[in-house]
Amino acid sequence: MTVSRALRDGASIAAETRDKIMKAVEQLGYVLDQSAGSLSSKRTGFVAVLVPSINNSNFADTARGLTDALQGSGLQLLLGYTDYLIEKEEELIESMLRRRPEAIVVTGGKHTPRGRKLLEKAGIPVIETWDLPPKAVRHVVGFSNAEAAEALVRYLHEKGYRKIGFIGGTSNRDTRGADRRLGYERAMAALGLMDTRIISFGTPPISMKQGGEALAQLIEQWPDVEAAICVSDLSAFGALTECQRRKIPVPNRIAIAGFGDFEISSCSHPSITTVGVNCYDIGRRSGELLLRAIEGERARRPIAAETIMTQYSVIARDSA
Amino acid sequence: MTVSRALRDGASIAAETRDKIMKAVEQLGYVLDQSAGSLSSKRTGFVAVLVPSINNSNFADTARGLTDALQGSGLQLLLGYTDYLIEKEEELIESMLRRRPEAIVVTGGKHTPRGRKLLEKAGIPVIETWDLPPKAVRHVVGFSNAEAAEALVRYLHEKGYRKIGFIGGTSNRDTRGADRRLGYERAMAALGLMDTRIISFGTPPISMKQGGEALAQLIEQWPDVEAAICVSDLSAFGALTECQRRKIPVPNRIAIAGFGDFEISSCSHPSITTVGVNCYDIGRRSGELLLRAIEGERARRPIAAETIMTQYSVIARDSA
DNA sequence: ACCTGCTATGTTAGCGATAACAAGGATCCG
DNA sequence: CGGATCCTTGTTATCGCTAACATAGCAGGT
Repeated sequence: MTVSRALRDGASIAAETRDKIMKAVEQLGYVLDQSAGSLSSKRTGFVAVLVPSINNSNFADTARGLTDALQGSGLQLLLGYTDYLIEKEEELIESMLRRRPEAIVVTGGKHTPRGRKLLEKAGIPVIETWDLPPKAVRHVVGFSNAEAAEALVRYLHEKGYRKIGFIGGTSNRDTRGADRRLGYERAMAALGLMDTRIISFGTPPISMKQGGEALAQLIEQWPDVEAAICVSDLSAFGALTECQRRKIPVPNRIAIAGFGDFEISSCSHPSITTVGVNCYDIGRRSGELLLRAIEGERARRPIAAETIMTQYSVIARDSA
Repeated sequence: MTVSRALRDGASIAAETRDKIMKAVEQLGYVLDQSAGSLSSKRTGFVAVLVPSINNSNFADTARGLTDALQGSGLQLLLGYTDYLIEKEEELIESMLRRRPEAIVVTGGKHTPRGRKLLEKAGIPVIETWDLPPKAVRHVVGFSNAEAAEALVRYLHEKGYRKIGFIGGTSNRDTRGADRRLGYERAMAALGLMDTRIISFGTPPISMKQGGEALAQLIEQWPDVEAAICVSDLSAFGALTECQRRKIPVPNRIAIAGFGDFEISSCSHPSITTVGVNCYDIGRRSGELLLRAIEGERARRPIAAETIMTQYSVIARDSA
């Protein structure tokens, strides 16, 4: 028991005793067993985080924001990636819950019925991010992808573009991508532009290369297209370079816009007009919310459900 | 006990009993507590993985390879990121070991003395990746970054370039980056090219933007430079676009080469010559090795230390 | 009928920590 | 100097599960 106290801070223990213990600990290479501690104290120090892909800088930024927010709290991320599949998400939710996380952060608001039930019954704070679900499980930190895409369409419209196309993946697996397409369609309709030009190509998330191929399809199918909105900056970059290879001037002959404000968009030549979403901020604020929520659980005074809207903005650059 | 058996497979239990239990489990929303199970069975199902950055597609690929290799084994990644600092690595090693992982995978072969000691005394399989440490803790899955950079210099030399510069970060924090610079220097010396041109700019890992700024410095300091090797593809892309902004023809006036074969290098226009390293493969093979090693531990027949060299190759593209 | 061998379930103990309480000793103050 | 108070250390029970062993019941062969 004294050892247990010595290895934690905040416990009253004689300096001399602590030194002796520390020396022994160092000598033996003893390392505390946290799974035993968790069992006893009912605090695992885990926060489960599910993202679609570990390999996407947007979600990596969110994870970083979360990590930073949790710095010093003794909480550790338990990351899982769903591969954009809600079935895989369901599996992951269950396997995460077995580890008794103190909170769980998921990406998006669409889940399998069982996945949703697991979240609701988990008895821990739940945060849905990157979306504004119509019916949230509890807390939300995100923005409307549809509205953001609408803003981008309006921006292009103001710049004089009318024949605006949209490039995205083939399925609704990526719900945020699907929302963006929806926003595109809504905005086009609202502006009286009824002739939408949509290319669906590749399994989401679509790559740079696929963005290029999709652009080729777009100009083949609608040679008169004036601007292309791409579901993400990666595909936008692919589309841009495809234009360069074909010697199609951007933005003069065709304008290109992306989504996400990846570093590549500000660095490419020409730079790419995009929608900046505060990925890091989503993580950061989720982390802060989550700390308050966990605190509330511990004090047996659960906090009320919160919806935090993060900012997005159209970032005008050279490509559109 | 019967419930415990029902929820695991492989145990002999009557189908009828199992069904009854499953029904109750579903109704109650019961989820097994794995931390208690781990304490009892001494198997946590964790594999600790430390990477420099969660935000680098190379390491993300390695993590994906690991995840894929561990699929179905009941093992789960516990990811930590060190921010390229061995001091942070030391902290992470300790906090990971508290979770009693069944194996630990670290990036690189350089650790703090205490970090190294913790790894050695951990009593679990240890794999160092992405490097070939002079004195490995135990298992290694990687390649020589210095040799790979040498190969790239030789490639440029064969193409006729002589005044070859190197762009990297300001410190040795990124040991792989430092090794690449070392390889550059060695190869230059071996080819009788004594006039090295090295620009150190920005805290590793350097970004696209910093790559561009470094290139500007390079041509300012050595206007006669014919080729630039960049410590990573990201900085190479930044260097490329900086050239495009300055209307410097690539590769005619200056050639550019990167390292890592990120998607951007094959997609940019012109495409970027780089060194392909099998990031995914490093993860995949680490995972396979680790499964064998864990198996060995369980059977009390530890496997011998292994060093798996992964392949790298210079990928000739348009920029050099 | 008896023993063997199998399957299905039950019992007991213990994993390694912490919560909660107990107790010994020093300190302080009137 | 005695009792209150604080600081430090010790004791006991428990967290929720699984390993290991025990037992009950049944089938099958001789």
